[in-house]
Parts: sequence; structure tokens; C-alpha cells
Amino acid sequence: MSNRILLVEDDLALGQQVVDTLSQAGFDPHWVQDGDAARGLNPDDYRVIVLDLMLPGTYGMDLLKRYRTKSEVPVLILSARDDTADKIRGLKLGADDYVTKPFFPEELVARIQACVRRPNLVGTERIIVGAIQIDLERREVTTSDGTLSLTPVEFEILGLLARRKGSAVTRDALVDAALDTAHDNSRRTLDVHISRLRGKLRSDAAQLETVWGIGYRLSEGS
Amino acid sequence: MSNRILLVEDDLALGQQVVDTLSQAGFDPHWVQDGDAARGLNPDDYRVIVLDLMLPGTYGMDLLKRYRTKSEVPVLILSARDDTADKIRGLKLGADDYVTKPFFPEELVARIQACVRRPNLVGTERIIVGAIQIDLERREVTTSDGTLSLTPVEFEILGLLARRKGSAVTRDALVDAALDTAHDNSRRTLDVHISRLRGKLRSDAAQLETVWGIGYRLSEGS
DNA sequence: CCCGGCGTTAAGGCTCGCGTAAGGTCCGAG
DNA sequence: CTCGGACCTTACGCGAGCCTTAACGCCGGG
Repeated sequence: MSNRILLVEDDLALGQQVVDTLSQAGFDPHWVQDGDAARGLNPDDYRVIVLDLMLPGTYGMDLLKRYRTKSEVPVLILSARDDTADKIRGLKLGADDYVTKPFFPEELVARIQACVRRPNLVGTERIIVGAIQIDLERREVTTSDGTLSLTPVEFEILGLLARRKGSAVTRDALVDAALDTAHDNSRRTLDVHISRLRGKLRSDAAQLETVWGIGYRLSEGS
Repeated sequence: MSNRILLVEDDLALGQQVVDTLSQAGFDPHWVQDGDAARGLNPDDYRVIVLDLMLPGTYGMDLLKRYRTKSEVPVLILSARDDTADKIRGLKLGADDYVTKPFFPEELVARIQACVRRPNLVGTERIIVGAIQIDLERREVTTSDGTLSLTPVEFEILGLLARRKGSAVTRDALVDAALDTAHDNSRRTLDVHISRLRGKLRSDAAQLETVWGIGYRLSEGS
């Protein structure tokens, strides 16, 4: 991963300006003008995502929520209104910063650099929770019983649970992340995948606990 | 490390306000009024440092530089002037965020939580009242007897009481927040849940006191 | 064309939480 | 002190939420 930055911004003049500034600062900006286009992109392809809240198509907040269920990528919100309630909502949803227009491009760059500087990128692509090790890149999972191979859906589920390790994750979030969201009935499907996952985890299955009425949680067995 | 936060702020009224807000949000603020006092402290003792730039004694920027050479602690700058040059300078020096006065205390809290969320693990959405710790994200409650698992309704009740910790909360408010409001007869239902909660809280049950004729209150066991 | 892998659906059984009832206890007013 | 209402606790049945097994349909490769 290089210095690629995703900019979601519908204002043409402003977008161009930001792109120029970012390029000049050594980043590699990737600019999309509309929320629906941004929807299909993989957040993990970018170092930072700069997101305008007021967008045609998908509303910015939805995008943020969507990215957050899939990834840990830093998201920086760009907004026309200097609305405190909005700010709080955005930051609560996991945004890393919030900049209101108008702003000086240099400020935006400085804030992006502040995001990137954070020490989280150390243990990249590999998550260890208890006896379970998940290599997101190699798509490989090791437990105390040895390496085991998961199906794509199973891997997505385990991956999301691992990224949120320790926290209770909603059934909806899991369904949204791992299953084809087209047919959203039959939430029993998730049960089956969880069941199979537990079966494969064998002696470490206890780490995948169900949170009644909410969803599931992957915890360190400790 | 707990939720200790260092606040460096010379304005007495504002400082007190921030301290109150932070406490209420479950943090443990530690307030010093002057830069020279802050100079001797070990930044690693804190989860986040909130730093006013305009200080008597050591100038705020110097403090920031000093902290940065010693530690990776997130620093959030508080400043009276909305000066872009200052912002950029602060962020370049390694500050994680920059808030200009006047601001709403809730915004500050949200930004602090965004900072804290980074290094993974705890810190978000956690309320501590007496010996009871409530992690809203993990949906987990810890008491002096250890971790205990609550049902959704019990968790909602305890959560609301914790958010309003110290204040009496109406029965109606609790019923409204936690129970399926469809059939609101049988107000005895809430009693049962409270009872069960007390049962699970065991030795900390005393913190959940009855306010006769009103409702309940969750207090620090003092 | 068959076969194995995978996602999905269906169905039965089970656990668990919720609400209600019933009897006891505590509190405050008169 | 007494009475009534507010509150606490225990017990229990129902239904929701969950787990598992089994079987179906959709691909891909052999």
C-alpha cells in the first residue's frame, strides 16, 4: 500500500483543489465525485479516506458506517456545515477527524498526516486473538489445533469479529459484511455459518461467544 | 492504565467545565493550571493529553514538543485562536487534533474518544461508577466480583442509570428505554429486572439504590 | 456429465430471557 | 400504631432467539 488516498467529494472546484494539494504533498489522491461510486470501492485499498458528508446518491454517513464495518481505515470527514451534533455523530461512528469548509488545503494535509502517523499500522494484516491467529493477507487461520481452511464467508465473518475483537458485533453487521445483502430475509443463514465456524475452531470455539439478543463476540480465551 | 486524562488549562471556569464533562463521560481527568506544572509530569501516565496553547509559564507548543520526544501519547490541542498557521504547526508537531474555543464540551469528548479509539483496546464508551465498569461497546460489565453477563434489558437499564450516574432516574424513563413499550401495564416488570440486576451485582448491589416514589439511582459506592 | 465445494433453506429441538402472578417487606402519612 | 401503597423477591410458562442436522441448488473443474 502506498500513499493512496480516497477523496469522496462532489464539488468539482474544491475537489480539484484538494487533489492538487494532496499530490503536491506527496500523496496519491484518488477522487470520486459521487457516493454510489464510492460504495463499491474497497476501503482497505487506501491509506486514508477523505469523505464529504453532503453527497448526491448515498449519504455520507452511510458510507462511513459501511467502511467502518469492513475496515479500520482512518476516515476524515469533510463537511459544509459546522454542526456540533453532526460532528459528534461522525466521530462516534468512528471517524478520525472532522474538518469544516471552508478550510485551507494545508490544514487538511496536516490533519491527514496526523491520521497516517498513528501507530496502528504496525501489526498490519495479522490479528491475534487468544489462540487464534488470522492472517488477512494470506487468508489463513491458525488455531491451537493447527492451520485450518475457511470458506470465503466464514473468513469474512471471522475477520470482522477479529477486527472488533472483544466487542460485541451485531448480527446485522456480520450479515452485511459477509453475506450477499441482496436477500436479507433468512437471518438463520448466519447461524449456520457461525455453527460451522465453531465446528472448525474445535478447541478454540469457546472464544466465539454469542451475545444474546445482539450478536457475537470474539474474545481472548484468557 | 485507566481512563486518566491530563488537562492543561489555565482558564478556571473552562477547565472546571471540561473536567465535569470528562468525568461524566467516564474519564478520569487530571487538571493542572499551568505549563510549568505540566512540564514535570510523565506523559505516559495518561491516555490522552488535552493541551491549551495559551498558557502562563511554558508555552504550549514547547510542552507539545517535549511530550512528543518522550512519548506517543495522543495530544489534543485546545486553542483560543482559530489560526490556521497555528493549527498546521501544531499538527505538524505531532498533535492528534486541534479544537478551537469556544467549543461544546460534547464535541471535545467525542474527539477525545476518537483519539483513544486508535490504539485498539478499551477506552471507548466506557463508564465507570464506583466499582462497576460498563463497557458499552463490548457490552460487558465488570464489578468487584469479576465480569458478569447481562441480558439485553438488564444492560439497557444499567446503561441508562450509568449515563445518568448520581441522578435519580424515573421509572418511566427506565421502562421506556429498556422494555418493549407496547404493553406498559404491569409496572412490576421493572422491579423484577432491577431485582435480577441487584442479584447479579452481588456485593456492589448497594450502588443501585431505590429513590422512593421516583425511580432508581446508580451511585458511586463512595 | 458427474462430482465436490459452497452458500442457502428448511425444520426440529433447545436454551434463555421476558413478562406476569402472588406473597412478602418496606416506607411514609395520618 | 396502623393502614395503604410502593417496592422486593421467587416461581413459572410462553415465546423468541439460537443451534444443529439435513437436504437442496448453484457453480466449477475433471
